[in-house]
Amino acid sequence: MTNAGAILDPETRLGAGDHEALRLWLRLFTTTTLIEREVDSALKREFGSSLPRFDLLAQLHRAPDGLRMGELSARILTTNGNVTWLVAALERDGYVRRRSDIEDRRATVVRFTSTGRRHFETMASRHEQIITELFDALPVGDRRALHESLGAL
Amino acid sequence: MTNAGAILDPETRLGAGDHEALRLWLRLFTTTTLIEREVDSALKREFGSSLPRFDLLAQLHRAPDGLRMGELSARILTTNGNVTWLVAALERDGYVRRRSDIEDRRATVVRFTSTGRRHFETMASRHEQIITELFDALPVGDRRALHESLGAL
DNA sequence: GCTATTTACTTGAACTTTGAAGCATTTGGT
DNA sequence: ACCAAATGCTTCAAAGTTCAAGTAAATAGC
Repeated sequence: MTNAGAILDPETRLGAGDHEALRLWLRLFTTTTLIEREVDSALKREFGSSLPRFDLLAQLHRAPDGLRMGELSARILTTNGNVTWLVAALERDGYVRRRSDIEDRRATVVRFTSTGRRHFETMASRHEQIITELFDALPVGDRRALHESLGAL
Repeated sequence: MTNAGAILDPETRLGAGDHEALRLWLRLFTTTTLIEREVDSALKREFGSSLPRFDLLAQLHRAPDGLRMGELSARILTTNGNVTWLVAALERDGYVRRRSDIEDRRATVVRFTSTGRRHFETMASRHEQIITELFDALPVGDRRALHESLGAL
């Protein structure tokens, strides 16, 4: 287990001599990692799933006609090999189905099964609840500003 | 990535502000992942190292007297087992040294070797250069605001 | 129509991370 | 002083990820 549960001043990771951009990056990284961990462990605990799996399903959810493997790997920012692996696992669990593309037989299209869609929707609403709670700490104005700034990056 | 379809789930009872949090999280996650990937691959390419290794060394660099394994794992946000593994690899490479704590013989203190320190300092300046370049895209005011907002989270 | 190249995915090995279990040492309660 | 509980680290198996190489199908150039 992580030691993050111990009380640790978040700034402990920082040194006095670090420059502004570096400090910003470190904070960005730390914050994201902590949230990621929180979400991932909740998904594991409550659904026996994980953030990467959720991420993949979320992409499928937005694409009613299914997605090709390559499209999936581009969207979830991971390698082809990893997508093959993830999809194989999700298929084994009965949440998605693979079928080769009719127009291009090299390609494989992935779709939800109805079980998968239902499963995802349950997770999604829980997921949204977690995220909303976490971000509630932040004033609305800040959220908007944060969104803009990150967009610029 | 672009929410071109502006998908609204009719089942949810969450307000408009809630979807906003989700989009913000998605952007936070994506941005961080992209930067992380960039930095990690540069460290691999140029130094045969990795971001986790760099992170660990950075913590040591700020602690002239060395750090205990547990302290390290808390600071780099990873598990004890992983720190054991990372330190073992770094020790094999001659960058750090392990020695059991005199005051508490359960504990292990990790320090730089002089080679390790030199190696880290080389990487660090390159690392800073990369980060600075990436964040240069952002106006100074935004950087400050971003820093504040992330702190609030 | 053939061949070379490119594209889409899969495979397998190597590597990294996690989580749980285990060992040794220290601490706290009595 | 004693023993139970807590602490610090390590180990191991399993999960997850990447990278490079391989296969199959489509495309481009002749």
